[in-house]
Amino acid sequence: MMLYEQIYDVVRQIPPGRVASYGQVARLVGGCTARMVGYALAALKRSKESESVPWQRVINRHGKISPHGDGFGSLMQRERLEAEGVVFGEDGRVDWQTFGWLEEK
DNA sequence: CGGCTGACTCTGG
DNA sequence: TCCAGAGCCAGCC
Repeated sequence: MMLYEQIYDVVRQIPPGRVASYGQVARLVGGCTARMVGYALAALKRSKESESVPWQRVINRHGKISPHGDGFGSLMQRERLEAEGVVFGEDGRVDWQTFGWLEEK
């Protein structure tokens, strides 16, 4: 099984209304880095998997959405998360204590 | 087979 | 607190 498939599988386990960081996903997959996760998600847009993987629930370590696409994709990501109940602070950050999938430590 | 492309995280100044 | 640089690797032409 390709590494990307394993990453997608972990992302699919994130429940609605919750978010996880690239590093946490990488940790769960094991043997891969946060950057690998970012690369895998970037590859999603040119894959059919994009329809079945909740990529919007993966954000960076600072609780913010990393700029990607034309800077337009990140906006869509925020819209999707807010639709699930995730709330962004004034600085555009998410509260890990409230919306983090696994407790951030 | 060689080169190009990315949605991160950490560390030091 | 903010910014720049380094480390790093699978997929797809």
